[in-house]
Amino acid sequence: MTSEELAACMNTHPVVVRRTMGLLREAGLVRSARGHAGGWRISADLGKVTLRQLHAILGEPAIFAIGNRNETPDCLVEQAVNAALDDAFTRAEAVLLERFADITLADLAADFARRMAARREGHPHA
Amino acid sequence: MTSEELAACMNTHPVVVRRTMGLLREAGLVRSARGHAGGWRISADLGKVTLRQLHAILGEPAIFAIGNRNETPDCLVEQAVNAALDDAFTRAEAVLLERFADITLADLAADFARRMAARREGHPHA
DNA sequence: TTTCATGTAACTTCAATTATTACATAAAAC
DNA sequence: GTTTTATGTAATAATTGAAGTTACATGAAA
Repeated sequence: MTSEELAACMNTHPVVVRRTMGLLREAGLVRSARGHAGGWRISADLGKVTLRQLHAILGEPAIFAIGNRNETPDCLVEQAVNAALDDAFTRAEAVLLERFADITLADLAADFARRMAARREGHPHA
Repeated sequence: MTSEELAACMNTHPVVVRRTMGLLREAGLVRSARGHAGGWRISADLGKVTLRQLHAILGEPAIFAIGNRNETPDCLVEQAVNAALDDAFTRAEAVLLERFADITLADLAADFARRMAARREGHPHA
């Protein structure tokens, strides 16, 4: 598929697609070709790519919207709050990333297939 | 303490302090007084206020920085992705909020006291 | 050599949070 | 009672980070 087609699918801009897909290409998950008949093609075994890997490949974006205002404050109150929150966030992050490590693109593809089949047999507007 | 003093402590603006403290007042955790000798005063048992409660009082702000682009997409691929992520996020959120429910302001105060003592006896620049 | 597609830098928009201004209200000090 | 000090709150401005867009270079096939 071309960046343009992908962008249309995702309601975004082709350049945004290229930016993100570029990271996937560096990681070897997809290949790209220029010119006629160019575009993007999967080059990985979907069963071996986990959401955990994708998160890493995409730069480990921050998981939590809440964060410390200051990582190394002099203020002892702030230090105590940070310590408590860091502990809580670390545990929650571990749970999330373990879960991510357990989900492969093949799993998502299988779920998609299930939904597609369900839509075909009588739930056209699911 | 006045909003002005609190704002100085937190490197923010007095009005921001009032906005947030106002929510705590509605919840009965603090009282405020106007005029001379006015300001904010704690009116709750620190041992009975948990971070979980504070999170609720402050409007349950979003915990995760990553979220679904669209909660109810027609696209079946997006539906499959959302389902997988929702499951992972729900688990992680549960862990975080359980942890929050286990931490009281008294715990934070105790940790602060520990740090204060440590600073006094030979770690002045901790 | 024209067309189509990616590669990438630079810039613009957008949305959400935070900060600020402005002014009303209330309580104590004088 | 009038001045000072403080909160209450609406309205606006500034800031920030992500997303979107433009512009142009590069490369491959028709």
